Amino acid sequence: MARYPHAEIESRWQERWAQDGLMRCDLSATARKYYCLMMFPYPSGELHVGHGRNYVIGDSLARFKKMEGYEVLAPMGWDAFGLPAENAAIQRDIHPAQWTRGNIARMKQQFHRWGVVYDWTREVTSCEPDYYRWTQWLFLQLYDAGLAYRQAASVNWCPKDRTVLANEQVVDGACERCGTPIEERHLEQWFFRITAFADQLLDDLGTLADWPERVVTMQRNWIDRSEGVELDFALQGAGRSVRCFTTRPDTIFGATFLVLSPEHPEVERLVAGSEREPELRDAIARFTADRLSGRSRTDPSREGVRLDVDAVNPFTGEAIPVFMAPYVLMEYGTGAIMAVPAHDQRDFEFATRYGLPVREVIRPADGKTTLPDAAYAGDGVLVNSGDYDGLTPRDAFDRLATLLEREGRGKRRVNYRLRDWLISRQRYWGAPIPMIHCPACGVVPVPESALPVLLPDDVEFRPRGDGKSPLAASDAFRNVTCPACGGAATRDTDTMDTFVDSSWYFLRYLGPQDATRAFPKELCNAWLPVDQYIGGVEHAILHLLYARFITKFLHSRGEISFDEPFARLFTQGMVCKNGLKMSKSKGNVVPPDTIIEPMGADTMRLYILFCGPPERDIEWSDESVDGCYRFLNRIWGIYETHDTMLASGAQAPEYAGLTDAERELFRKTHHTIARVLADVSDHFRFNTAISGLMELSNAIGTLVNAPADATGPQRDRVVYHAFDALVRLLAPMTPHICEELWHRMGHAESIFTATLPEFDPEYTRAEVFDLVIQVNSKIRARESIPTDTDPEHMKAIALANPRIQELLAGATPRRVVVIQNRLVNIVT
RNA sequence: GCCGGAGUGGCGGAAUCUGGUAGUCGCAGCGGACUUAAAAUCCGCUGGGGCGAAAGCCCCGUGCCGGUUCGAGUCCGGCCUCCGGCACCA
Repeated sequence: MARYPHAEIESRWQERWAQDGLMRCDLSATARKYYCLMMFPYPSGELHVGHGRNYVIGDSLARFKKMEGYEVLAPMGWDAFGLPAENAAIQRDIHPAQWTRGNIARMKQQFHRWGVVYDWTREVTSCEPDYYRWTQWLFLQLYDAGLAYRQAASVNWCPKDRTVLANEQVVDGACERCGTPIEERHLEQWFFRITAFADQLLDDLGTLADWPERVVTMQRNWIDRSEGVELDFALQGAGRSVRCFTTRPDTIFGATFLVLSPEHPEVERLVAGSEREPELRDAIARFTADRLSGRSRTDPSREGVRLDVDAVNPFTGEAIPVFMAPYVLMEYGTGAIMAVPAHDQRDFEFATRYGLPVREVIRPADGKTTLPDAAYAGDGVLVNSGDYDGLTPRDAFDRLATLLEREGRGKRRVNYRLRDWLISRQRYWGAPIPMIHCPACGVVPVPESALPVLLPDDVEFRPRGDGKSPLAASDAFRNVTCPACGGAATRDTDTMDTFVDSSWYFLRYLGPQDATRAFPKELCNAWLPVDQYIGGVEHAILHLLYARFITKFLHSRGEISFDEPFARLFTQGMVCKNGLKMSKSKGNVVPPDTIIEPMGADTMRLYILFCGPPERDIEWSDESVDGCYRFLNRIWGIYETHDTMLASGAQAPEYAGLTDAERELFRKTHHTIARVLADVSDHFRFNTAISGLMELSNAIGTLVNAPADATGPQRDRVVYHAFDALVRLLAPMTPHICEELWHRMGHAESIFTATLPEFDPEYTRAEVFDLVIQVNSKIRARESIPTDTDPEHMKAIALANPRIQELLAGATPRRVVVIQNRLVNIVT
């Protein structure tokens, strides 16, 4: 059999789809809208088949939904700012813009070659001024709402990339991107107050029913809300106090010492001028070094140093010692804790090391405490707690919190692990922060009418290493007049984190050329939330959390009517080779052309979809790709060898006149239609859908090769009916070959303007099934009987079976279980 | 440590939601047809063990242990292993 001419077919249809604007979306058709969004890529260069998975899944789904009758919006764009582009440009000694544009052109060409089709009239590119102008607008909106603020902060500094990193970009004390250990710097930085939306971001996770469980969980853990109380502990003889955050005010009678973070401001006051100053400074320096190196992250030693002051437990009135120890973090709560060694394992270990008193204040109801071997963190009732004895911790929490608030000695407080979002970057390739520093007026926003603040293209973009942005070198960029007073002023020279760019791009697709606003409100309200978002799980926290935050912010401003951006999320698994994630740096990539040249894009697509459930990681196998190519050739072969027969069979078969063999294929066709529609539409199970289509194709082969006496006058109609269903169901996955066959079967319009085939439930099941006959739950016989035989009759058939009669040997069954269309189980 | 996910043939994986024939489909392998030959293609076999000349029959088998049930890969309880996320968060 000849191989089908994939190269010619594929390039011809790719051209045609592009010309005809196959995926061009009519935004006014909102009655049956479907917004199918794939995460837009960094234009970082060549794509390999691992990248391809995201786009192949998305393209197949978009085509499928189109054939289901939806008006599909499937746009694509480029997350074009950012470090990778900039670093690559520096290496190659060309401008990042040039490098980026080259990559965009190349990647667009790749999409084209894969038959991945988008509505390119809606393309957005985040590094172009017509886009980042609105990213700057977004910044100004946040500033106006008091949610963008500037603060001197101890920040994570990557000495190699020479920039500040967000907490999220620091992994194990090192730069997420280059692995260099981070340093600490104190700089004035811009933050977005994402914590103002922490509760909403957390609570609304509950509404995201169609998000993967693990993503929801990861976000929940990341935000990590905890409710507690802040209260003051007076320092004896100092006239000052230290504020502590605790989630367990009910254990306050057991607070036998305080621990401050080494960076706590009170530590400096206590150390300065102390007799032990050299010793203490030495300890602080050591703790700081350990912290920055990551050594102290999970250090179990519980080392600490006594400070020369005592605090007063406000409830017992006792003087309690004060320590500093690195296990207390400055970034969380107040940087100081009341230690309750009896009921917190860390405090317990610390107390054990330094011989501090451990006082039980919660006793378990069953008396089975873990004390004195370990802290007891469970439930119980209060003891050793004065008037509060006998209360449950929950009740004591409420009473104490209320009392502290009434007397002004403390207040209820919710803390989050989530921190505000540091968005300043001291790099060139990003959207300039649209702010101006005026000696007279202070920080002044650039007026909206003056946007965009253009990124100058004539500056040295390599990092300077002094903590300042490359933009600081450009006087033309830097020097401006103050919009408020007209005096000489300077621009902010930092650029924004690229996650800001990608936090709102899905809105811009609705009006990508609109020069008057960031996004058209009415269209966004009609088309969003996104019906299906598809991307990698590596964005489970950062991008998805930021996009949710910005959506909630815009909703709070009345800019949009919805407050979650993505109704459904699908995270596809990684593509691995030799057990490792496919990536250029690991040298295990499969360049798409090595598949497409010899076997075509349809084969690559089919394999990507067939090789496993799309949410799971897969191991690439070159041999299995061949199998997919064979399948497509078989389908082509059916057409080639039977084209006249197919052409003559376009009339619908009449069931009554079919032979047994024909009825079997007819039913198989209806069964397959039902199965594929359910698999793809509800669950993205392309892998099982494809195996169903392979079965159908095998069944067609069986009928066309059946002996003449097994077929009747309607054979060609049955075959046509089956083949037509096969081609239409397969079209979203392998669009080129199906489009070609569709046209050869006599259709003038694109298959993607056709509908998916329909099934009749009457025919989705076989006429007969194998009745399984069990004796005591072991299969002892089978018999082929008609579907829907009534249970009594099934029982009779089973009991009459000779093999069964032999086994029963005249004994009377105790019980007979009959499951219609499945089995009979005879229990003796 | 906490949270999530997964363990099924030589391999990728079906069946798991809703308990009812474990292994769809594909890969690899073996045998056969075609061929001077090979490739390609087509047909057949392919979880393990046992009995039988054969037709066929029997036993075991979904990470481990237990439970529920006529019946468990599927449900429940307790473990083990692997992957991912978070991790001194008071």
